[in-house]
Amino acid sequence: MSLPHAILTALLEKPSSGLELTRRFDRSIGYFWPSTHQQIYRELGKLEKAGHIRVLPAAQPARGQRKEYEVLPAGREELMAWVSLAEDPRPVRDPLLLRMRAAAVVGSAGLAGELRRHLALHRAQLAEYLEIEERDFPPERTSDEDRLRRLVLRGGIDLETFWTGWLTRAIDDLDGPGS
Amino acid sequence: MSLPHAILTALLEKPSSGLELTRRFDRSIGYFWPSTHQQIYRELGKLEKAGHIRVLPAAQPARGQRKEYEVLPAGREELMAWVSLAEDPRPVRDPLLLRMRAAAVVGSAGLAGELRRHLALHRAQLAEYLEIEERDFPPERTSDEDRLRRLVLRGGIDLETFWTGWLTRAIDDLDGPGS
DNA sequence: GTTAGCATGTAAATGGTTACATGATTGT
DNA sequence: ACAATCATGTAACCATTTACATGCTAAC
Repeated sequence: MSLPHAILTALLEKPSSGLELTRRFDRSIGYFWPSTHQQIYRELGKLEKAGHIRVLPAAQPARGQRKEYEVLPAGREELMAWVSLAEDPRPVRDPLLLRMRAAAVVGSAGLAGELRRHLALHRAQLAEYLEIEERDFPPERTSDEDRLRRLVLRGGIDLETFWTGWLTRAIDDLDGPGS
Repeated sequence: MSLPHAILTALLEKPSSGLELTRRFDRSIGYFWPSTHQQIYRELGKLEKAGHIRVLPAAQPARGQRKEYEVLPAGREELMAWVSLAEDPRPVRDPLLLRMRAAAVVGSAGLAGELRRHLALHRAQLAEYLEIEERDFPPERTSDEDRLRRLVLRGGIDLETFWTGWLTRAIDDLDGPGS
């Protein structure tokens, strides 16, 4: 049940239309809660029916036409309640680890190449995050909001650092003793 | 499409019934690909129809009665093909990071407590993994299979290490300047 | 023979993904 | 007028989760 709250957060930051939200997701909240326009439109409909958001009066509601939404007080309260909720971490579900485990049984042909490919992808993601950090969070701007947003970004950075480190060691370990 | 392959892997390690698989998932493959008995029964049915596994002749197929499965050659080939496949990493989808981002907008009341709770959970998971490492992977047993399985476990350890580290710093950062 | 637990299964709801459909706007 | 693009939406599918149903087996 996280997508509606992701949308409320994005709308509080700035009232938007469905497609605008989709695009902003692609380069901020979507880094840790990806979503597509289909899902977003569906959720916007539900949120509106629930009285958590509304269409800005300025925009006319016709088919191919822009509809801008804003958050209502009820929506903000819903979001505040959700933030302080107790919710356990999602269990890990990772196909690469699974494939490695399968390779232990049927042989690891082709696996090293795949690990290298993943390493490159994670390095690229790490570089992207570091660039964002440098651009959006220069030292010494520490409002409460910025501190939280920077922590989230730090989470992404540390996570990609974990992957690159682990993959590097895994590749060494597979190549080394085998060749 | 990973669950069938997870099941093939588990069945290759040891032919089992549905419920046995469920239990073994709970303490090995399930650490990085959790599943419930409902899903497992359904997949066993599909895998059997696809000719990837079969019921061991010894077991009679009656309703409340144990049915033991084993992998057929076609199943093993399917698994080998899957191991060397190119498949991008799953995008991250983490509600805690999302809630932190939401807290930047509606205020972080109650968040610090939740972070501490998560820290405790991740520490417990880390301790569990380290125990498994010590028990199942003593130094100097390095068959190819063990090397791969140990790498997978290392992945879990490193991941939990990342979480505990990040959460610790996040809690400091929130508590420190605020009080 | 009744209860407790083991084992297999069905059904419905939720959330996410992929493919497609359609209206409005802008540039040529 | 036509094409390209922006914007909103529908439909079908698939995987996961939750709740429930049913048959077998062993202990009392």
